[in-house]
Amino acid sequence: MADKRPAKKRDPERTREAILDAAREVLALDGKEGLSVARVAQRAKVNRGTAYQHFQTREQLIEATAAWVSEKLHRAVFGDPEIASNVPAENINIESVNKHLAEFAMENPELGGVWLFEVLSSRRPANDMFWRTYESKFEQFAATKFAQPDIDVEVLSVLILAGSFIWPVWARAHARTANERQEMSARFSREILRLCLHGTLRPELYAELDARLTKEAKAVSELRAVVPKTRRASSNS
Amino acid sequence: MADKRPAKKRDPERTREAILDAAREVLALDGKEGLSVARVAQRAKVNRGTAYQHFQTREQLIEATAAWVSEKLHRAVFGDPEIASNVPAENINIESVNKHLAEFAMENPELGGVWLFEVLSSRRPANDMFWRTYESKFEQFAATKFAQPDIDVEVLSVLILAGSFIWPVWARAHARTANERQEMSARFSREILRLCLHGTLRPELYAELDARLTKEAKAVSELRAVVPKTRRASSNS
DNA sequence: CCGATAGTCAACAGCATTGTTGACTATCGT
DNA sequence: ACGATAGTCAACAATGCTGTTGACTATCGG
Repeated sequence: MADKRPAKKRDPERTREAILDAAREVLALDGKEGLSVARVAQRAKVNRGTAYQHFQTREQLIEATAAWVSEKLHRAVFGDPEIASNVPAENINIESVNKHLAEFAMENPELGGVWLFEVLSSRRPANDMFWRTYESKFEQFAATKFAQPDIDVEVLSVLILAGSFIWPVWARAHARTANERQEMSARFSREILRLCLHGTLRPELYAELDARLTKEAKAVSELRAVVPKTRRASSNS
Repeated sequence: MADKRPAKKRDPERTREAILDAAREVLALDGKEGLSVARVAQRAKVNRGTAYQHFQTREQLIEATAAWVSEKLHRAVFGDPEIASNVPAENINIESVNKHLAEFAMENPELGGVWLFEVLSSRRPANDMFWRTYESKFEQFAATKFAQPDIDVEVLSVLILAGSFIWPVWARAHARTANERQEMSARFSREILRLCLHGTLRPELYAELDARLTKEAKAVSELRAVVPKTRRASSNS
């Protein structure tokens, strides 16, 4: 009775990594729906019980993965988190940000989707590394002379992120080869840029609508100046 | 031995409806992940086997629900399908379309999300009633003098639909009361409209970028004029 | 070198789901 | 009024997942 137990070496950190690696593989393969602790553990060559030791629940495992994605995404779009925070918003290359975002999304469709939903449904999105940078840079930029007035940064952030991560769903259904997908990604970036520069309507033909909108925006911003930030989305309660 | 079997009346159509109703309830409650044939059958007060008779698989049940949603959505945004097809694209009230879309999404967040993914991952989105109208009206509109040139309608359709149906995810995480949610929905519509009119950047400060973009757009459109429609997204293969 | 700590594992019990089958019977066409 | 059709159901067998528990043992601090 020599080697009943394989006398496995211990390295909790490595084990944790193995589990997270496996979780990412499963997610990338079958999405959120396909992820079960059992399957992940099996793929990580770890006992299910062990997995439960590291992540008390399926949800926590997903959250941890989302955090990992957030960091990767940050690197892909803004570069090193340490450095990025010092770059003034005016210097950000909008074209490059959009492009890298779109490419990341196209290359990691499932993981990206999981991350997106995790952040959006989180009660504290500001805990998420990428969201924090993205939204705050956007906010700063919107205050510069380069930006149009009256932008609702929160809406626009959600819009562009949602679009970026959901476009690949469409793309994968309609593009077979890697090349076609790359072209799809480029198309998306291009259109976002075009949209940012010109919108879709000729404002001179919508004078009345334009005026009304501007008036409304003024009213809203005054309202927000009075009611500090309490009831706004950040929700520091 | 009188009433062993409740001697249930038969009405296949009604049964089918009951199952679909239940499926919608379950989806609205717990989303796609929470839907199992067993649960739906139970809620519809129908034997599981019966449910399998009407819908061979969980997926088909979801597809059927998505089709139902598509029709409701069509009514909410464009009105009666018969009539809508005759309205010329120039007469469409963009503000109203966006508003109804956003409201529908906010009121049916889960169902909307399910529909969205169903269409986007479908190989034949043109089979979907709402998508067909939305995209074609958009396409027609983009050809009028009211629209900016060089719009990529496909990208923009996906972008706006994705935004509309995902914004509620954010909204529900940050707004408690129905009123707050309504305000969130209004904010979204407003910002979409603003974006359509003015974009986010002051184009006069991005002359070089603008020029490059326009040049690219021209190249792309010439390319598409040569390669008919074959390799494009519709994919009539 | 010993004892506490904590990482790892096998096994248990409970539950939900899946797809299928054969039996029953309401319904409809003739 | 009868027989075929098809809608409905109960029950089966197989599978997979969930949490939890108790036992084993590698590792580390003293």
